[in-house]
Amino acid sequence: MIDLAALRQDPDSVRKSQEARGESTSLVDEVLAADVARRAAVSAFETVRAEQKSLGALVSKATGDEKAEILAKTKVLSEQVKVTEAAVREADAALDEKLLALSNIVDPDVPVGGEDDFVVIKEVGTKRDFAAEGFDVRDHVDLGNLIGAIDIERGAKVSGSRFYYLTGPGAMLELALVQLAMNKAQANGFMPMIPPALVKPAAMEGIGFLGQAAENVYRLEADDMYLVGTAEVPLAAYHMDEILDLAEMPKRYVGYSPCYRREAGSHGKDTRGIFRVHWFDKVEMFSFCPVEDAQEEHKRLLAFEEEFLQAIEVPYRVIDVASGDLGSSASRKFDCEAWVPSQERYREVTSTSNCTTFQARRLRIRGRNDEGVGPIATLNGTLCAITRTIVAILENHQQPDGSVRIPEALRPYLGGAEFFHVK
RNA sequence: GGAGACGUCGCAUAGUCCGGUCGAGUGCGCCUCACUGCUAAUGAGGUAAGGGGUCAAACCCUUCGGAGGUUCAAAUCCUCUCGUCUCCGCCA
Repeated sequence: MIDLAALRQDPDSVRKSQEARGESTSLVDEVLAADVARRAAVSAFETVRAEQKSLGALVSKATGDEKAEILAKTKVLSEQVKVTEAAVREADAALDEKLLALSNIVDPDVPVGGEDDFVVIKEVGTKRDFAAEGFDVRDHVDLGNLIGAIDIERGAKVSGSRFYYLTGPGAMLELALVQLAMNKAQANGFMPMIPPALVKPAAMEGIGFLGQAAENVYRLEADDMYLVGTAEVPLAAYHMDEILDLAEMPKRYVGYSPCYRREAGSHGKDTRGIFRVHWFDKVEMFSFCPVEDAQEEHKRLLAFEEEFLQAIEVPYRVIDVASGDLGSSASRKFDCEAWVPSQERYREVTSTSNCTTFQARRLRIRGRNDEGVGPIATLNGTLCAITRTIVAILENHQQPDGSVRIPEALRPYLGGAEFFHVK
């Protein structure tokens, strides 16, 4: 939710932002109109309510005719209070509906445009030349089979398409990745968390995932609960309805959780392997920080993501995501894309968003210092999305015989092994 | 799943039976001031959030877990709901 007072002051910058996203600019005017209507309703209600209260105080003291007279007056007022109160509720709801539909203000530095209009910030690492090494590239599905790390057929048998089993070395590789990620994050000042992956509507709404993204969220009808698509949800909602001490900022959390995604609207996309699945596990970073530090914190999250990709020795590039491709909560987003040799292109493996005060407002999370209570910023970033990371590791570290070299950083968690051997 | 107790302004509590200066008392914490060589102690005052309003104030409204209801009037009565605790049952 964006700041209504700010929108009132400077509606043009909100219009510009909506335009950059390719979203409605007239919505801004609808919000303004709804705001005016709400304030009119509020003052109408408050006037009668104040009168009712002051009369009400007299009732208990008055007696006889006087009392009867006051009661008669107050009875009329009571009706007016009910009517005007209902009007306020309606006006509130109308304003909320409009306001919640507005996306976060796009950072002025974000490249304007659609999905393909991102700007490449940098490329890091060296892609292997498999032709020069003298063998044909295998993709992660073949490699996973050869070393016995991934069983997609049985995943489909048991759970359907876009499901898989990690088996043997694959299962151990996940645990190694998780430990490496959690250890690194902890060293970088994050509090490790294992959060619930099933949340109530209030949490899911607060994050902003029930808007445009709703079709990709699994909902448990019988219990009115949602399966989270990322630990961002329970980590952000952790402090829902709280006022945090700004002196303790930034608060950094790193959560390991399963992620569930319906992948509606992506039929036929990435159907092979485990690149795009309905469930995967992920280690996610989340920061609560003072508004003025948010951009710096965003760079830090990106740096932590890069540090991890470098540790697993995978070539990658960083892109500045264009305005039209931002989530509604994000003001700016950087993606890290790992090189996928079998596809000969970079594919998204991590993503970090600066949500400024947008999410915190929706979740009613604020900060307090000597000056009083005010808004705070939230940011999130992937440290390790297991399945895509496994794709990147298997493909980039594959050997001519189908075995896979284990990056050194992971070896301590895999009993010191240097290779996943063909079974 | 069964039985019971309880959710009040940072924390702990009073108020709820018998509705009306209760937006709410007290203690602790915190802030300011006074006293004091310093600390401690003591005394005085202050100390929720959101909204409307104003140049700024004054002032007004909302919120006593949440949602409804009764009433001229609800922290207080009624219904539902969420959560916490105790006991029993079941269970990883």
